[in-house]
This record gives sequence, C-alpha cells and structure tokens, in this order.
Amino acid sequence: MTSIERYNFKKVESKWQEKWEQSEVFKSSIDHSKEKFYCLEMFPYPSGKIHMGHVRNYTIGDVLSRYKSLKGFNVMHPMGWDAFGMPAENAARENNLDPKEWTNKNILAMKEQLKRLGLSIDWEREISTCSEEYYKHQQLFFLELYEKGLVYRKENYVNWDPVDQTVLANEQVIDGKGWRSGAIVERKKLNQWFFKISKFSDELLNGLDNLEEWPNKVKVMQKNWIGKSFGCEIAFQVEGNLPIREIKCFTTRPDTLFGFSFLALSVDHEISKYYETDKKFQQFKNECSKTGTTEEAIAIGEKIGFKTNLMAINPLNANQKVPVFFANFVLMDYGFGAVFGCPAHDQRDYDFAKKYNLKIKTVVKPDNEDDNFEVKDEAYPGSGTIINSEFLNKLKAPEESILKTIDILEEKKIGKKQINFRLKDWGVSRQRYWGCPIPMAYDEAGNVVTIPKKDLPVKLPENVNLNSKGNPLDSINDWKNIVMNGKKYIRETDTLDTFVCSSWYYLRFCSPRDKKYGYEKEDIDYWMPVDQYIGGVEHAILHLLYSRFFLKALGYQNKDFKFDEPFKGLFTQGMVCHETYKDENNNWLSPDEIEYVGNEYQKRGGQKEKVKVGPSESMSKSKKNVIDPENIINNYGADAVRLFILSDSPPEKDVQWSEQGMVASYKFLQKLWTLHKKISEKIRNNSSTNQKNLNFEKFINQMINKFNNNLDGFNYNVIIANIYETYNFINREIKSNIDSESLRENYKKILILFSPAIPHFSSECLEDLGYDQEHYWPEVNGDLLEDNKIDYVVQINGKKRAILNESRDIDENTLMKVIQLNKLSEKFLKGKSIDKIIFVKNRLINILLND
RNA sequence: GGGCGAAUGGCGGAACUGGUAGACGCGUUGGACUCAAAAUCCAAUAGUAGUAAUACUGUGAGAGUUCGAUUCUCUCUUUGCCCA
Repeated sequence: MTSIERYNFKKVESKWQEKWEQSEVFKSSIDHSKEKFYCLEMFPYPSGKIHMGHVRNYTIGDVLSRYKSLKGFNVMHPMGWDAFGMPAENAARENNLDPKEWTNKNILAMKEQLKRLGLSIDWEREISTCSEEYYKHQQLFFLELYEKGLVYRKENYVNWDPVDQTVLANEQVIDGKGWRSGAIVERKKLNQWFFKISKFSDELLNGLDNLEEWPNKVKVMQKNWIGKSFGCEIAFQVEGNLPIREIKCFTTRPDTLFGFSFLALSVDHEISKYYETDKKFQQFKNECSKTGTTEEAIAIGEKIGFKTNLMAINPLNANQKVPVFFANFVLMDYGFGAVFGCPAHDQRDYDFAKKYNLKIKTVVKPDNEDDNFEVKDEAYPGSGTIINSEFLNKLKAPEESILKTIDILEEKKIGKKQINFRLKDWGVSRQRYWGCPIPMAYDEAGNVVTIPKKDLPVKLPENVNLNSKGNPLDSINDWKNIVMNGKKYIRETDTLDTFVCSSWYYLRFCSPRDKKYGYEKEDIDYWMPVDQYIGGVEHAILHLLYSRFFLKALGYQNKDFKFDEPFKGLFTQGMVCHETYKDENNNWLSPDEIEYVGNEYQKRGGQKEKVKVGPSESMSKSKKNVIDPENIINNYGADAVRLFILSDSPPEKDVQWSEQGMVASYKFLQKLWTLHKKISEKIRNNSSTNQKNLNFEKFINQMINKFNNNLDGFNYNVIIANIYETYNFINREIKSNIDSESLRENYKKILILFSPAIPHFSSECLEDLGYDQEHYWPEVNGDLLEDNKIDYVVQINGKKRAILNESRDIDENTLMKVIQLNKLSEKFLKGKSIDKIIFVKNRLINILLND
C-alpha cells in the first residue's frame, strides 16, 4: 500500500475546536420541544493550571454531554470558576499582586487549557464567583435568608492564630500550631454569622431516600454527618455549695442510669463561671484547649477531669449521689454540654472512671452471660439484657429498655423524649479579604442593621494592603465606616465562606446574565434540577449538603420555588494517582527527574543515584508526583489523553497514571487513522460485492447495543475496550470483501459511537467521508441483535465438555440428538445412564449421569 | 471502635438476571521487515502435566445453598474510604 499520512492531531484538534466555537454548537437555550439534560461538573478553583483530576472529571462529563446530545437531548453543559478563596490571597500577598488580577489571569489561562481538551462546553454561560455580577445576587440571598430567620449571629469558638491575627480552619491547624506561623493556636470566642442548616436536619436526612441516582456511600456519609439520634433529656438534681439545683443532660442510653457513676460537664458549661477565679480550674481549662476540638482528637486523647464539689442525684434512685466533673471529652455544642457517665457500658466513661477511681457498675449483660456478669477490662457497649437495675431488670437492651426508661422518666417528670442531631449550624464568617462581603453593618451601639437591597452589591475595596495583620478589611477605614441616613455605621468586615458561593452556582448557570436576580424562574423551571452532577467524592459531605440546604432555604416560604433537591444524579469519580519517588536523602523526586535504567529507577543525569519507589498516591505538588496535562496534550493530543484517562479504570475508582498507557492510546489513534484511510479508500473505490455482509452488520449492531449499555452505566473504561474491539474486528474484516455501501453506512455509525470519547478524531473522519450534517446516535436493530445460531454449552455432571453451535430456539430433545451423534457421546455418555437433564433455552444443557 | 465498599493472570481491568472466567489494554516471549535500531505488522501469553489432542487446578481463605457460584448466604483474613 502507498504510505499513509500520519494523523496530525495538532492540525485536526485545533481545526475542530475553532469550528465548534464558530458554529456555536454547544450553545444551549430553552427548547420545550426537546427533553432537557443538565450536565454539570464541579467547577474548578482557578489556580492557574488544570491538573489531571480536572482532565478526568471534565472528560467524564464531556462524554456524557456529547452522548446525550447525540441522543437528541437539549443539553446544557456549562463551566465556571470557584474564584474566591485563600490561595489568591496568599499568592497576592507573596508577590505583591492584586488577588482579582491574579485570579482573572488564571481564569483566562485555564479556560484556554480546558478548550484544548475539546470539551463541549457552553462558554457563553461562564460565571465567576468573584465577579460583582455574581456575588451581588449572593448578598441579596443572604439578606433574604436573614429576613426569613435563617441567618443569625452568635459567639463561637474559633482556632485563633495569635501571630497572624487570623482565624484558622481546622485543617490549617497542624499539631496544635498554625500552618503558616507555627504559633500555638488558641481557642477564641468570636461573633460570627451562621446559616440555620439545622432547621432542615430532618428534611435533609429524609430527602436522601429520594435521591435514587446518588451513590449509596455518599448518602450514608451524609446520614452519619447529620447524625440523628434518639434519646432523652434528663434533668439531674444537684447538691452543693453553688446556687445550682439542676443540670440538664442529653443521653441516648437512659436505660443504663443505674450504672450512673459521675456527671461530666464541658469546660464551657455555664457552671464554669463559678470557677473562673479558681487558678486550678484555669490551669485545667488550658490543658483542655491543648487536646484540640475535633471529635477525633478527643476520642484519642487522654481523658482528664476537674472535680467540682457538686453532687448529682440519680433520678431513678435518690439514694445514689455521684460527683460532678468538668471533663475534656464533653463538647458544649452536643446536647447540653453535659453527659452522665456510665463506665461499664461506654469506653470513654470507663477510661475516665478508672483514672479517677469511680465506681463501675454493670447494668447490661450480653446474651451469653448470666446475671453475675461483670465488666472487667473494658466497657461493654453491646446489646443484651438489663441487670442490677431494679424495675428495669430483664428488659432487652437497647430495643426495649430505652423506650421503657424514657416512659418512666417522663411519668416522673424528670426527663423527656428527645431527638438530637449531630449537624451543627453552618458558620459562614471568614476573617479574610478575598471573599464575598457580608451585606451587614453595625451602629455605634453595636446593633445589627442590613445594607439596603438597593445599595447592593457591597463591593470589595481594591488596592488593599494584604500585609496588614488580621483581616485586611478591618484596617480599611474608608470602606469600613459608612453613613446611612445621616447615621454612622461600621460595615461587617468578615466575608462569606467560599462554600456559600458554590452552594447555588448551579442555579446561576440557568440565568447567567440576569441582572435583577440570581436566577430567573422560567430558566430554572426548565433546566433544574441538574440531571447529572460529577465531581470528587471529597465533597460528599460539605459542598453537597450545603447545596442541598441552600436550595431548601431559597424554597422556604417561597411558593414559586418548586425544587427540593439540586442534583438528581450524582457521580463521584476517583482520583488520578502516580507512583512517588524519593532520592537517597528522602527528597521527593518528580517523574521527570528519574529514568529507568536496566531494571531499576535512577536519578536522571548519569550519577547512578538510586531512587526509592513509593506507593502510588493521588497526584499532589507536595509529593511531586504530578503530570502536567498541558505537556501531555502538547505531546499526544487531547483525544489521546481522553482515551487514556477513560481507559484504564472504572471512572468511580482511582486510576493509575501510566506513561506507557498514554503512549499506547496515542499509537492506537494512529492505527485507527490508518484503518480509516483503508476504509475510505475502499468506499471510494466502490468495490461493491452486492452481497450483504451479515456478519459485519451484526457485529456493528451488537456494538451499538454495548455502547448504549456501557454509556448508560458509566462503564466508560469498557467503552474504550469496545472501541479497541471494533478496531480489531474491522481491521480483520476489511481484508475480506465487504460491500462498500454496507461499509459506508456502518462505519458512519461506528464513528458516531466513538465521538463522545474521541470527538476531534471522529469529526475529522466523518467529514473526510463527506458527512458534515448534524449527526444522530444510531439505533439498534433488534432483529440483528439475536443470532440465529447459538453456542450451546454442554456440561456433563456440571463440567463444561463442549460448545455446540446450533440453531436458536431448539428444544432439549433436538439438542440431545445432536449430542448423541457427536463424539462427545462416545467419550462421556457410553455405558452410563442419564439421571437428569437440565436444559436452559438458548444457553446450555447439563447432563447428570448416574455413577 | 462503628459504618460502607473491595479482593479475579506479571499489571490495570471485563463477565447480562446464578449459566463458556480472564473481554480490552499494558507488559513479556517468539517471528516478519531492517545492515542495525526505532517504528510497524503477525503470533503466543492463568497455572500444572503432555510433542499434541487433552486432562486436572483456578476468581483472598473456609463452609453452605444449587444440576451449576466471580455472582447468593455465613465465618474469617487482608485492604480502601468515611465517621469516631
């Protein structure tokens, strides 16, 4: 054959990207004659460069969008920027830049990179959360939520970095020190704004049941996070030298009250005010602040207490009086900041009791023990039967005993049934510059006032000195001090958590340019909800829960708003991983600093320095195991990258980056191009045989069916395998005489099947064959799907012995006759009597012999 | 400690509703082309025995249900994620 030109991906890809842009094929608008499909991937933070995680996320979404378009849906596939946040502020501070400029520059760069992936995005809907155009609507939402009573202000503890004069997020606190300054972090009380997410706890929990297209694991995580627990509020009578006669507790195990051995209070409990001057208490409180505030830190850390001189009385047994402690493992925001200790049946209480020599009384026995069972080396939190508890004895714990105890407590008016949620209200105040300003102000007396809606947006001031200590907005007096109606006010200088921006952006995409309001009813009524949301599982809890809350908050007291849930379908894709490398001094090495020599890795540069190969981990700058998508796209092209990123693992699982795999994908496209040239030559030569190649048509039909099933089931790695299979098949068949008309028709279908994964390549081939009209997904011909010859599996005593290719729908007797004529029979059946025959139509026959 | 998953060749992975285990790719081996290499093409590739036809074993381990189990049930091991 004459030499075939190589596939020039650079030329082809830029050609189609320009063409798509000019013809506005991805532009979406309301069309009631079509079924809509809203496909959304989690929008990126504009760090300046896309990473492989983005490539994977957006490729998955693009395959889906293109598939749905070809299937005739009216697809909306928008993209935007989660543009507020710390990195911009940090980068700006380090390089003396304006965060806005830095961010906008990054957006432009990343947009170019995304375009080079050939994504079918409607760029006319592009939004950026840091634009006034976006955040002014967010400020209005804030005021609306405030009017509805869903926003409030309260004092709350924060992680305070005394050197940087700033609040740290939990993940910015490392070993009790600030991540940047290294200063020991303090707990500090600050006035902060909160969204009343807890008001919707039950709704958010119950709504999960209706999210049928969400992964179960995400629903379970949210369920645990919301943490609905059923229990009882108990008022304990207390005695002592303080003017306190009662302490309220919440407990999920009131049935273990007879095992009561102490009462533990949070150091922030209101009673602590009587101990403020006590030096020993202050010391204790200091100790407590060192253990950290997370639930995990508390669980692992040593349990310490501070004994008060109060005594609490067991409500079921007035003769029993137990000491009251302050303890570091009790949190103020759970229940009432007080728990009753039952050491025998709670490990935490057990540890505490051991340490302070408190009584450990067993009140539940496992089913396989007798009534003399006693808790020894560790607490027994399991189920069983109540013992040593007077009138509660013999009750099944916990199913009978809890309800019964609550009944008794309610009767005696010392307790009442209560449902408790772990979900806390959402603190949205951030002491940062680069965020959405909160449209609030304070008069000289400190009273809260709202900024009038007509004065929105409250714009972020520009040219701000970010090197000042603390929140930069605090030191800008021109901006901070305002006068309204002749009265002086001070603006709120905190900005909103960036999670607020991302909890309603999916609505904005429906009406990206509406100036009056965050969305337009007509638009969201058509486009919402998002049919498929795609992103990383790391957002399983916060972002997804906040988004669900925000929609409920907007719908609250709003009859025009008919949406319950923002995301109908959710898909969480896995991470992109790469091996990690270190040199002999344990410094991380990047993949291009090493080379494979002989059969081991060495540091590049000929020094024969050994390289330690570590486990494959999620790509991260700190471990240097990152591969830059830009280089890869330059070297191999977008289609090859898409092909590889989809091919190696199911999209919901982690994928291992492999240079060899990447090269293989690239080479495959070259092979496919060679095949394309062969095919188009054959079509042009019109070597018609006038004889339909049924085999070929059947195969294509089966492929359409496979593509449908695999695309619908998100088995995108199998789609790629199907592409390879198709190549192998045609490459074999092309040698025989295929009717050119049949080839033309079916090859066109094939190219359309390929196009969601490798759109540039497919478009080029289609155009090359003279197809430049709009394309539609091919239909499956059901008649061709079923072969009239079937491979029947013949089993003898359950073991596969042969495969017989016989007609479809034959019955047991016919098949048995074939078997008896076959040499099989001589070998296995001769001289044996048949006990039983199991016949599965069009599938197999199992002959059981009497041995 | 609790919850949810996962475990299949040298590697990544496939297998419809219980019905031919290992699709497809990588790697490896052999061959063709070449002065040679690269690239490309062809072939083989779960293990064991055998020249071969073939036989036996085989989906983390052990049991169970079934004519038949990668698939369903139970126990265990390892491992991942989330929560504590």
